Amino acid sequence: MALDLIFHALADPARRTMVERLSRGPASIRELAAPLDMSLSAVIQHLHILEASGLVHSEKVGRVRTCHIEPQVLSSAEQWFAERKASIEHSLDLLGKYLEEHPDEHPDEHPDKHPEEPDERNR
Amino acid sequence: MALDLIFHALADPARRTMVERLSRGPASIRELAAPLDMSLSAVIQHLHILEASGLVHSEKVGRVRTCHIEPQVLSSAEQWFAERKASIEHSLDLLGKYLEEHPDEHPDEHPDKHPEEPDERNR
DNA sequence: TCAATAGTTAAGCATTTACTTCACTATTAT
DNA sequence: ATAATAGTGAAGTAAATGCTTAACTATTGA
Repeated sequence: MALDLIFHALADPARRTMVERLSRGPASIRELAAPLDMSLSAVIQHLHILEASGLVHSEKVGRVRTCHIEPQVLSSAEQWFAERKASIEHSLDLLGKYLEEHPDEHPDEHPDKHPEEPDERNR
Repeated sequence: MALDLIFHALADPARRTMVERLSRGPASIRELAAPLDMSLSAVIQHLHILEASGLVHSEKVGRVRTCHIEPQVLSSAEQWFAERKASIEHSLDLLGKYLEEHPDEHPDEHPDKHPEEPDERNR
């Protein structure tokens, strides 16, 4: 699926740096490589992954390859989040309505919202 | 970085299926596993990755662990796209202004927008 | 009490990643 | 013509992934 490739492409910090750079305008491979602490070869491999996802497109003129982002593909990934959020809100709506219609069936609701929250984040 | 873990978590179709399910409401591990063609063990491993990213949280009551999404984390990932799009629009604005101020310096502009576009997508 | 249910961990394994270096091509500048 | 520049591809490697099966614990129902 397309989202597999897109999210995988964006999961790498070097590739996100490249996309962030390209969001500010087209760039050559060397320009993309400049802030990255790795070989040019590695950058080209990252570029291949970005191109395979459709997020980036490039064309070579003379000896320089100019890369640019594909905003539509970026939007298509963004849309997945919008759909999730819509889903979440829908289910919360349903829950709200249910609670309205059954006012007496949950007397022990929220006995204590945050009972000192025993630091679960440092697992 | 947090985005590394979040995008990596979302790059897998099984994990996205799990998140999609959780967007419709909390679920046990078995419920998450139901549509997936893999062992329960594998699903738990995917859950670990989702939890490590912060996208999903879970708690065990009796012998069932109930999982739910963390909408804020979903939003934090979504925001990265919003920032990219803002960046892109900003640079297009600058380009537009530049072209307005220098009307004669690009006479060969768009000689042919799509010269039959020799199928570059089936590389 | 005993069995079914729900979950969990460890170990193993094939595949994929994320690099590296090296050798090499094409283009442009001197 | 030569050298510098820009980019490429192949091969190798260490680590991370995405599973599997098997052994096990804890909870609940009959």
